[in-house]
Amino acid sequence: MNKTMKIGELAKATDLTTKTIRYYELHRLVEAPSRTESGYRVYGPADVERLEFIKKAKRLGLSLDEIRDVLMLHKQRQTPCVHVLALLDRKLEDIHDIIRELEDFRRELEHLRIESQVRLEQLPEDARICGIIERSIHSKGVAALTWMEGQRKKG
Amino acid sequence: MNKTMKIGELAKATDLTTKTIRYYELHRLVEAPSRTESGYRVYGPADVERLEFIKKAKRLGLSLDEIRDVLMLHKQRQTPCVHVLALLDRKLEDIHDIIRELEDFRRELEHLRIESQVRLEQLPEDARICGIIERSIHSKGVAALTWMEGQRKKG
DNA sequence: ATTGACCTTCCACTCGACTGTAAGGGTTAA
DNA sequence: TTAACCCTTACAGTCGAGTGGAAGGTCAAT
Repeated sequence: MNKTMKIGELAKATDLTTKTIRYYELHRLVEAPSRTESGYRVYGPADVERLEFIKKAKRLGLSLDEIRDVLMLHKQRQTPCVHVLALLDRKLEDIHDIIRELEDFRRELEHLRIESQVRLEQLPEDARICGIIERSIHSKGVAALTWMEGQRKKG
Repeated sequence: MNKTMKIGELAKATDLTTKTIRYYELHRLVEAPSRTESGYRVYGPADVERLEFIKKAKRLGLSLDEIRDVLMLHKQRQTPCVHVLALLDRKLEDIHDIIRELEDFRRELEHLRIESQVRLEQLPEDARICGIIERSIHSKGVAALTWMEGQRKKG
């Protein structure tokens, strides 16, 4: 009872649209699935996994091109080569840098958070309005920001 | 002797193009600078800082819209409000998540790196060729990838 | 047998973030 | 004064990552 499904069901399972899934197929991020007699695409649970992987990679800021490379690399895992190793080393470095930058930023933000809270509490009730729009609050994606320099200097 | 400069010089200093800088002005990421008699834009060192900030924020995956919000928030720092605090809290959470995901990923990659090295060394010299293209190695941007699940299972 | 939900391909459109090009004016060094 | 090289605006084009919609085929239920 290895569950198979059509594109709509896969879309629901992964919270993507059928359009997006076909787009990924066209751009070789997912392999062309087998078809029913009548030409409908047929997927299995592995496809859910693969799409979830793609979503995660996107969330971390990868382009579809990069994701395709990574997926290929994954496939080539049995026969590694110097290129693979170079690629891995580079990615490792990049990730290290990014993590450091993000941590710095988090510290800055936290500091700002506390400062702001204090200043807010000193304000009269009716002055607690500002120009920041709701949209910002609900923005999504890789919502990691730098702030950093210029914060301390001016404060 | 507070150094002023025209757009070309600013472009060189920040490793952007004049086009990009004008584009940022149009989209209100940088303020419209003062002009010379003949209409040339005149910038100061603060503009270099601001553009470097934008570059950094982009590197961490922010859209120009998000960067504009953050820049505004920065400006509003003197008069914080509940919206600012909500925004900050959200960003703080996001960053925390991203850092955790990146660290997981880094661990996975490192493991894969070691595995691959070992396997490579067991291969005869003339078999050390594979299909990974040079381009991948030189890919840039937020080059942080997920890999994660499915790695251990199949290994 | 027809309705409605689902599937197919194909082509065009959007949106963000630039990038190119045209047509012209300003500044400087030979 | 003329070339070389900067600057200006305005408008069009590109690229990635989808999204919309038309025109039609399939399938299960009524």
